[in-house]
Amino acid sequence: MPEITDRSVEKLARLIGDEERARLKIQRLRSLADLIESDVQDEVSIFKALSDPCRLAILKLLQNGEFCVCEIMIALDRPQSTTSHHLSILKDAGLIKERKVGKWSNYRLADGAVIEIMNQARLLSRLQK
Amino acid sequence: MPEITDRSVEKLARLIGDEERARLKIQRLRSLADLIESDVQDEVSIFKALSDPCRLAILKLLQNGEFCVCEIMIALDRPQSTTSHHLSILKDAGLIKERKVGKWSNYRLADGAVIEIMNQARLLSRLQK
DNA sequence: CTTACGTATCGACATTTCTCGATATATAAG
DNA sequence: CTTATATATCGAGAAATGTCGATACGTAAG
Repeated sequence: MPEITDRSVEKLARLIGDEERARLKIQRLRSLADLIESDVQDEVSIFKALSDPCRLAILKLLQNGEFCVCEIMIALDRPQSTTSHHLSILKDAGLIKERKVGKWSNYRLADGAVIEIMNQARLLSRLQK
Repeated sequence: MPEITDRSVEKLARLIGDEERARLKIQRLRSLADLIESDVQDEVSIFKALSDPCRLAILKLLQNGEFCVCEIMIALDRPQSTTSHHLSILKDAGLIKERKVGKWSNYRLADGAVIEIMNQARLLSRLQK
C-alpha cells in the first residue's frame, strides 16, 4: 500500500474538515487502488502489444491462418527487420505462437481471446462515432 | 491498396520461381491487408489509451462507481496534473464519461465493453503464465 | 566447407509518450 | 469584486518506442 503522503491528507482534510476522517477516506481509496495495481502491469503489457498499427494489422492478418515472416512483410509492405521486430513483441506478449519449419518461421494467433479482445475494441471504436 | 514494390516482387519471385504467380500472390496478400488497415487506426487508439498503468488503474477504480478527480489522484497517489491528463486521454478515447457538478468533475466508465475488454486482457495475461 | 536464403538482433536516429511544476480557467463563497 | 478551490492546460525534460539498414545466426543445398 502506498504511503499516505502529507500532500494527500492536507488536501482531503480541507475537503472534509476533519483530519482523522480524511485519513480514513484516503485509506479506503488506497486499498481499492492496491487491489487494482497488483495485476495492472501484466494487462498493460497486453495492451501495449496491441497498440501499434503494424502489430494490430499482423494479428488481423493471422485471423486468416498461419503465415511466415516473408508473407507478412509483403502483406504489410514493411522491411523484414521491422516485421520481425513486431512479431517478437507479439510473441513475448503471448498473443501469437511460432512454429519453425526448416528456415521458415510460421506464426499464428495464440488463443481465441485475442480475436475477442479485438472485437471488443472494434465495438468501442464504433460507439465513439 | 499499397503499390506492389519491386522489392516484394523480386523477393517472392525467387521464392516461387515464377514472376507472374509471385505478383498474384502478392496481390492476394495485399488485398487481405487492405481490408484490415481501414479500421486499424481507430482500434489502436483504444488500445493506446489502455496501455498505461495509471490509466488502467483509473478504469479499474471506476468499476467501483463514479469518482471525482481529487479522489482519483489520492487513490493513485499522483499529482493532480498527471491525473487530469490521463483522464482526458481516457475521455478522448471514449472510455469514460464526465459529469460536472459545481467545481467538481466526476468520471465514470462509458460502457460495459470497457469492462469486457479488461476481462479479456486479464484472461490473456493469465494464459501466459 | 562454402554459399544462399529466411529470420533475428543490433544500433542509431526520430518520434511519441509520460511526468509534473507552473499557470490558466471556472465556479462558488465571502 | 476578491479569494479559495477544483480542474484543465502548458511546457520542458526524461524515458520509452518505432523504424530500418547493417549484421549475425541458423538451416539447407551444392
